[in-house]
Amino acid sequence: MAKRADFVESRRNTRRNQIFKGAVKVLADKGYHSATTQEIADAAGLAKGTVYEYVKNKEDILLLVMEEGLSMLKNDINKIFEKTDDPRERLKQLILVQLKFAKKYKDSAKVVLHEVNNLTGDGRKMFLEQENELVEITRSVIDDGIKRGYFKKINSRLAAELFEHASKFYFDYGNSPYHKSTLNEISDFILSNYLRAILVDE
Amino acid sequence: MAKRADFVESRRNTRRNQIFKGAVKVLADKGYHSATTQEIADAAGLAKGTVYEYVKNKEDILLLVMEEGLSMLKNDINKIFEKTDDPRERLKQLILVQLKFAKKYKDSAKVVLHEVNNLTGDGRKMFLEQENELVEITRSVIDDGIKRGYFKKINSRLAAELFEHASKFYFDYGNSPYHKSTLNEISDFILSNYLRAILVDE
Amino acid sequence: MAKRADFVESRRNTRRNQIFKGAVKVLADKGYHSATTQEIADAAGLAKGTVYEYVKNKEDILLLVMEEGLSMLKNDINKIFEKTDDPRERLKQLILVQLKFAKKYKDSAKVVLHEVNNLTGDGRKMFLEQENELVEITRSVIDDGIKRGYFKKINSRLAAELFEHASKFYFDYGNSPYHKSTLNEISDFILSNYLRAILVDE
Amino acid sequence: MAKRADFVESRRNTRRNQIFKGAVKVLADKGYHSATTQEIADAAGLAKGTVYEYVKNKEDILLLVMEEGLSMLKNDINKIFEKTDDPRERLKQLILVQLKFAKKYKDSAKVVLHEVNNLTGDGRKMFLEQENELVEITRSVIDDGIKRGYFKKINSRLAAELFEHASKFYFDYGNSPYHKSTLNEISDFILSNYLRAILVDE
DNA sequence: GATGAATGAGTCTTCATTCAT
DNA sequence: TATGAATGAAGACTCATTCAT
Repeated sequence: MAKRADFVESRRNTRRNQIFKGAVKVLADKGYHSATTQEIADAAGLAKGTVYEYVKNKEDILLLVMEEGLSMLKNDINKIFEKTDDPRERLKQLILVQLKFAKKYKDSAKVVLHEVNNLTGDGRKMFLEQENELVEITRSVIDDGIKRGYFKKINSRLAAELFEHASKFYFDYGNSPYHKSTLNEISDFILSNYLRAILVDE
Repeated sequence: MAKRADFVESRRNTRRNQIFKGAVKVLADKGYHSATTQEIADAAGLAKGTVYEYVKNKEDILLLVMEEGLSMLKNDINKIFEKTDDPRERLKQLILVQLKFAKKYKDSAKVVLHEVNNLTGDGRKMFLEQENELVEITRSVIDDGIKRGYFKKINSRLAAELFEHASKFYFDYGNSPYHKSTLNEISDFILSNYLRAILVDE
Repeated sequence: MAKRADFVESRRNTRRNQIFKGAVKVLADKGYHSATTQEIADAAGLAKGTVYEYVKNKEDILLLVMEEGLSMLKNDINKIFEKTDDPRERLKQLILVQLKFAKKYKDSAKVVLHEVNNLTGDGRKMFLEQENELVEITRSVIDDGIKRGYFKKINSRLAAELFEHASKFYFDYGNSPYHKSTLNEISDFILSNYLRAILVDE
Repeated sequence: MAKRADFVESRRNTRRNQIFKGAVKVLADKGYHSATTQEIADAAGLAKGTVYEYVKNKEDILLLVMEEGLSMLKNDINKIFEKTDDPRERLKQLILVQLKFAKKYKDSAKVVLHEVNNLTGDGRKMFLEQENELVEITRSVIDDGIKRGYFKKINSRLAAELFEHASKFYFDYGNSPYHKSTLNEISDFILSNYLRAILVDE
C-alpha cells in the first residue's frame, strides 16, 4: 500500500484544483495581466507562497487553467463518439457541446479564448497543438461524412476551422451589453443554417 | 482667418497619426500590457513626454488605435452601399470587406480584435457601441433581404452577429502555425456555404 | 545511570554534526546569503524542519560551522605546544598549522574567513573573542621568544596580528584563476622571510 | 560645441557618483546582501527608480563601487612611479599607499575586500583581472629590484602576492574591537621587518 | 522526534506618469 | 511645444520560520 504517496498525490491535486478554481474566476474577471498573484491566491484560499509550491510562476497558473479547461472540453467531446457514429449527428453534437461548454464553464471558456497570447514557449506550443487536435477531430468527422456521401465535397480542414470558430461564438457572449440571444437560439441557428449548408441536397 | 488654429489643429493630427502608426505596430506585436509607452513613443518617432501631450494616458493610446481602426473599416463598408442596393450583394460584400480588412490592416485588425478587454469605462462603452452599430448595419441588410423575399425568415439580429463573428475569423489567422488557408479560400467557403444557407430555395 | 539522557545527547551530537557537514559544503560553495536552509538541510540529509530542532535559526547554522571550524583549528594548535617549548619552533609551527588547516579543511576555512560579517550579536562577539585568543596565543609565543632573547624587541601584539593575517593568505587561495603557488612554496616563503626577519642577528 | 551632449554626460557622472557614494556607505555598513536597493537609493539622495536609470541591477551597483574603488587606488599607485625609480623605495611606497588608502577610503576598501564573491560573470572576471594587474605591478618592481641586486632571488610572483595580502591587513581594521594598532605602527612594522627581509645583506 | 506544507514579510525591478527645462 | 530625467506605486517571486501530523 502506497498510502503515503497516495495522500501526498491527492493533496497535490486538491491544491492544484483550488488554484484552478480561484484563478479561473480572477482571470476571467480581470484578464491575465491585470490579475495579481495575490488576488489569485486569495481566490484560491491559499497564501501567495503556497500557490508557488504548486506552480512554477504566473504563466504556469494560466497554463494550468487552460489545460484544465481544454481537458474538460475534450472529456465532453469524447462522450459524443460513444453515442453515435453518424457524422451528421456527430458534427451537430460537436457544435452543441462546445456552445454548452461556453455556458457551463463561462469563466474557463473566457480565459481559454482570450489569454492564448499570454502563453509563451512550450506552454503556447502545447496549447496550439491541442487546439489543432480539436480541429482535426472535427475535420475527420467531416471527412467521414463526405466519404459516406452525407456532406458535399468541401475543403474539410477549412470547414472544420470555421465550425470551431463558430463554436467559439458563445465564448464571448456577455462581454457586450448588446448580446441578447440565448444559447438555444444560437445553436438552432448554426445547426439549421451552417450545418445544413454542407449537407448534400436530397 | 483662423490660420493659427488651423496650423495647431493640423499638427495635432500629424502627431496623433504618428502615435497611431507607432502604436499599431507595437501593440500588434507585443499586446497591450507588454508594450511600454516608451516603445510606442520610439515607434512613433516621438519622445515619451510628447506622446502625453496628445494622449491622456496609455489606455487612450489603445482607444486611438481602435477608433482609427474601426473608422477605416467603416469607411470601406460605406462604399459598399454606394455600389448596389441588392441585399444579397451587399451582405456578400460586407463579409468580403471585413476579411480583406483583416489582411490589409493586419496589425490594426489584431489590436481591434484582441485588446477590447483592456478598454474600460467610456472607451469600452464607445467601442461596444460602434461594434454594435456594425452588427446593426448587417442586420438591416438582412432584414431588407427578408422583406424583399431573398432571405429566409431568420432571426436577423442573431444572423448578423454570426456573420460578424465569421468575418473575424481571418483576424486571428497566422497566430497558430497550423493555420494554412488563404483569404480566397476562406471567403469562398463562407460565401458559398453560410451565405447560400440563408437564401430562399428557388 | 543517565542512559536515556546519554542517548539523547549522543543523537543531538550526531545531528549537529550532520548539519555541520552539510552546511560547510553549501556555505563554502554559495556563501551565507545565497545558501538556503533547504539546500543545507538537503546536504545534511535531514528535513528542513528537523534542522530547526537542532539549531535556533539560520545564523545559528553559520555559528555552528564557525565554532566547529575554529575548534578544529585550536585542536591542531594545541598539539604544537606538547611537542616543543622553543618559541622559534612554536611560531613556525603556528604558521604551518594554519596554512595546512586551510588546505585540509578548505570549505571550513573558506566559511570561517568570509562569513564573519554575517554573524551578529553574541555570535559575533564570541567569534571575535576566539579569534583574539588565537592572536594572544601567538603573541605569548613571541613575547616568550623576546624574553629568551631569540626575537627582536618588536611590538608583539601587532606582530602576532600580522602573522595571523599572513596565515590566512592560503584561505583565499583558489578564488582567483591567477593564483598558482603551492602550499609548500607559500610556507617556505613566509618562514624563510617573515619569520627570519624578527630573529635577532647572531 | 557639443554643449548638450556634454551636459548630459556630466549629469550622468554626477548621478553615478551620487550612487557610488551612497552605495559605499550602505554596503560597507550592512554588506551586499543585507543592503536593500531602497537604502542605497536613500543614501544616494535619489528615488529607487532613478538609481535604475544609471545602473542595470543591484550587482551593477556593487560593480560600480568596486571599479571606482580600484580606480582610485590605481590612481594613487601610479603617482609612486613618477617620483622614483628605485625599486626599494617603490615597493615601500606601494605598501604605504595601500595602507593609507584603506584608512582614507575605509568604506570603499571594506567593500572592495569583502564583496568580491558577490560579483558574478564578467564583473567578477574584470575585478580579478584588475586585482591581478596590481600584483603584477608589485611583481615587476620586485623583479627590477632583484635584477639590480637590491633584493634576494626570491619567487617574485609569490612575494608580490604576499605583499599585496599584507597591504590588505588594514582593510579589515576596525572590524574587531580587539584591533588597536595605528596605521603608523602597522606600516613601520611591515616596512622594517617584511621589507627588510628580502633585502640582500650588505 | 521528524517531517515538509504553509505562510507572508521582504526584495528587486518595471513602467506609467509628471514636470522642470 | 518637445523632451527625457525623476518618481514611486505596484507586482512577481523567494525563503526563513512555524506547526499540525
